[in-house]
Amino acid sequence: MPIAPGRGPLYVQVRERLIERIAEGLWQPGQPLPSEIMLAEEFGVSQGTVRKALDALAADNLVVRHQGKGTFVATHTPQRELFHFFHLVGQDGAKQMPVTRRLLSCGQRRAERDEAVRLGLAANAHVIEIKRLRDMGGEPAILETIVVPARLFPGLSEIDALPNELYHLYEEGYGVTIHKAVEDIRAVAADRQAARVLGVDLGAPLLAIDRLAETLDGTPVELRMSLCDTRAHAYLSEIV
Amino acid sequence: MPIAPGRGPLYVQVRERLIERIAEGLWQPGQPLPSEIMLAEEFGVSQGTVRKALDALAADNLVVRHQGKGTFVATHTPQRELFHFFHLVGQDGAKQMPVTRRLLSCGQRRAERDEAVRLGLAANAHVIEIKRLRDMGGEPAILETIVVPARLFPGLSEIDALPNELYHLYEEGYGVTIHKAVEDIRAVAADRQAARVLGVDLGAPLLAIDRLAETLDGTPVELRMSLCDTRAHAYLSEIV
DNA sequence: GAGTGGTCTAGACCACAGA
DNA sequence: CTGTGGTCTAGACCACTCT
Repeated sequence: MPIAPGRGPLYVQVRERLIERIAEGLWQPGQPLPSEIMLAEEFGVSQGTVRKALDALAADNLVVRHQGKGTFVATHTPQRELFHFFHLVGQDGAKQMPVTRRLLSCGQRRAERDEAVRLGLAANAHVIEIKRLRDMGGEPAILETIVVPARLFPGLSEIDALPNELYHLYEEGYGVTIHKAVEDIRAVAADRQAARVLGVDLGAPLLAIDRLAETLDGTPVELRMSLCDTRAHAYLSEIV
Repeated sequence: MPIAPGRGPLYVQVRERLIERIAEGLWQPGQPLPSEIMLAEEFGVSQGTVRKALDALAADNLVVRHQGKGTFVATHTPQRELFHFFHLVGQDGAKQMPVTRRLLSCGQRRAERDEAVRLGLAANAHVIEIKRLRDMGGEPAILETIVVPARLFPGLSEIDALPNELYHLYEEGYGVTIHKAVEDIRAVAADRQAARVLGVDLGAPLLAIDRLAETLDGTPVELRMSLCDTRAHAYLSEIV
């Protein structure tokens, strides 16, 4: 389908059409897009215009380009998840992979009111809640509570061995690709459960990271509250 | 000076040459760069190559481009400072300008050992320390301690009325442009001074934001520790 | 060798700002 | 009207991957 004139710059329109197709799953994560020449023919624009659209998608981490091979829809590798979506670092500033020490609970329940609102669900919709304790450098450091809509992840609560990095599982097992997230960070006092599992005093200061993650089309799909002991680690934010 | 061949892509070399000139102050903040055509002639490349270099600089917030007017070295307006370097938001997610309620102290002293290391100073170099209490929405919310090398900011400690946004003053008054910053975020317990001025209990959880800010050439020039009451506000981190 | 993305050029035309 | 950046094209050549 060639692109109609008069709706703003061509490369922006091409970019939007490509985003639509990726969002609707026409090209799956890890799969190649058609070549620049093919896309240029299809849209009735020059190769340079397609290139500009694809470069913009690459800058937004939507696709990955490989010289000599092609352009591929971005996937959630553990590396990408660690460097892009995980921000706790040790004293030396180096990132470490957080390791699940213990699965505290995992099951289905009704959504709380604010959960339903933030996830865009009906008031009494079912959600799956996963609670787990994660280590950093061999010591317990993060108490993590994850809430997702049950409808999007059938059977998730029955999986015995949840992987360390859930976003890869979301993508491979359920066709849900996390694209962006917003984190609200606060300091809170440790409650009884947090104090017990993290090995800190009741009322000790903890970092509370409240994340809402969305797919490419803006649908919110995951709530994640992380309570972190920041005596040995810190949340790193780079402002460029 | 035309660009020599064989050192990688031309537009990268052009970009680096332009960064050098901006860093050394050849073009001051707010001033226009030569036009694309002029730069292309000088470097002996095509206009398209210069354009690609300038677009990259614009993406890094180093220059601002205005159709019909020209390309200008980026400046620190209060807006930019608020949206780019300040991350506390209210319950509704809206940013508010923090207002200085009280200047607690301001003076010169010797650098602590870790301050000297992080700022790249000699062990006994002089630094200026500014301590102030800032409001968010009319309530005290941030206890801020700023440490800068005295050599770079002569007379800063004698200014009566420090502005709300220091980075604009650094740029205008001292020719120091902050370009990037790294923030380490932790949860800490309120000490006596913090508890008193912020109006919280002794030991209450506070967010501690430890910022090291650098100029374009990578010289560290400011240490800033912010202790924040996050009962009414949160640190916002967007992951795209 | 064929196909891919990466770089570079030259030129046309458009949109906008300012004298 | 001139000069600026913004868009779009067509084509050349390079670097890389795979067969």
